[in-house]
Amino acid sequence: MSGILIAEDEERISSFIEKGLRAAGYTSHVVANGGDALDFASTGSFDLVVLDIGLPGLDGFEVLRRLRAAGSTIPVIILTARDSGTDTVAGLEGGANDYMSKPFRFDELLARIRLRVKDGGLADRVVLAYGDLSLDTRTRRATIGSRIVDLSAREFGLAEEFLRHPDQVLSREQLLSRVWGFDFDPGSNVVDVYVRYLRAKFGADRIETVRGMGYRLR
Amino acid sequence: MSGILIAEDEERISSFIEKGLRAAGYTSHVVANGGDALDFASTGSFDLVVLDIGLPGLDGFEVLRRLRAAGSTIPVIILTARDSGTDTVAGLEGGANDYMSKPFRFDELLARIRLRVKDGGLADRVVLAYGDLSLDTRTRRATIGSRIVDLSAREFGLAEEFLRHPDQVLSREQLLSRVWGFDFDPGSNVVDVYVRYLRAKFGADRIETVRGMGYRLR
DNA sequence: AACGCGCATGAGACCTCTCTCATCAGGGAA
DNA sequence: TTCCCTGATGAGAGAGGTCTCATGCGCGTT
Repeated sequence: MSGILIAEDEERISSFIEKGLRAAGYTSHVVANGGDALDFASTGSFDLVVLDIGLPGLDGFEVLRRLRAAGSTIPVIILTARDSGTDTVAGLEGGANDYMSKPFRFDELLARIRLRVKDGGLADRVVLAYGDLSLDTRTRRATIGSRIVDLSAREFGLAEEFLRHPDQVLSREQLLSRVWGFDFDPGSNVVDVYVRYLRAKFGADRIETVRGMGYRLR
Repeated sequence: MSGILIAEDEERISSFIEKGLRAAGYTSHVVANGGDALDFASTGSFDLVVLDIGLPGLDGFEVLRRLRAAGSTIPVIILTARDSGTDTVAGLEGGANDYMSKPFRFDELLARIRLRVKDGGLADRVVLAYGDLSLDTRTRRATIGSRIVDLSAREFGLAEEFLRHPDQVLSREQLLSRVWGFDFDPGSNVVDVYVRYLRAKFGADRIETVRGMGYRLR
């Protein structure tokens, strides 16, 4: 029973989150003001709160403060406006577990929710593995069979992306945006170069070229 | 009710863990062979299993495999012998959430247990804060009031250590071993140098020198 | 007041990482 | 087979990070 409380007054955003959560298999409930947020969060029947800072009535900070003052330990993810560094900090000092800056990608929010909600401990592994290839996210190292290979940050990011989508063709654009970030020069051949680096470390046949499409882990 | 199952046949180690967990406020139960481990873990009355690989009877791998095959999603932290890279990998592919290589420091194990046991969402915050100084572990950045400061990996590590022990004098040796690792040249003055870097970024008065002792965050 | 030790500081060597660029090789279509 | 386009590769520039070393400064003790 994973119930998530969404406290957000902009209907556009709350319904966006609600639909996404439903699709991901979570049940959720939306409230649009601070008072309701506090009341519902206090019932103990939710596993996590997604809390907007700019709520009418009690604002998000105040809701959070009172919630914690009442002894609640429910995980709270704060939604904050971009560029308000101060807000973010204050919110997290105030007892929030995580935050998202608006505008945000839904799957990022989902990933953070999954981390916090106790729906089984399987969601978050420290090691990603596929076949005899594995990545240790703690040490930033890869293991191939029993051979240990050190990876640079970029190499690791790229390898991680492959391991999260094994057997799947990933285009240069996808890799570029996911590993390097959205606003990276699309005319660059960095992806090619880093695929080469990974091949040198993993063995050339691990990453397959799909001509005209991209690369695939096998 | 945070119950932790310790599956470890070396009595020396299991009692060491048990005592530590008790001191940290957890209740635990010890089993010394694979069959018992599987039985107890399957009851559903534990929140996490600390599972040694080298158990008599069913070994740890087999326990884990059967546990997962039966649909259990209980978080499992594997204890593995040092230098057995292969074991580690195999274990994590087998469905473990995290691992520790023996010999290990107890507080590291404790930290990982706290991460997995959601005994309230308060234990793991994405942001560490002290006064108007905060560290975002996701972005590797610090915030001072509303000023945002980028930190290098080492700088961040050092800052994190200070924030986890605010107002406390930390010796060079402590910092060296915790941030740089145990086997680092003790004759080095790296700590001094990095304290300087942090002072340059945070403001000189944030980190206080305690002559003859070490440094302290204030 | 003087001295010695511990700390602060500046400079720089070295290394790794990241990315670009130019050139080479090879696959596939005509 | 030939040609073109895509991908592979080598080399290297530039930046940033990490650490060492030598020297300067000042606290606290005598």
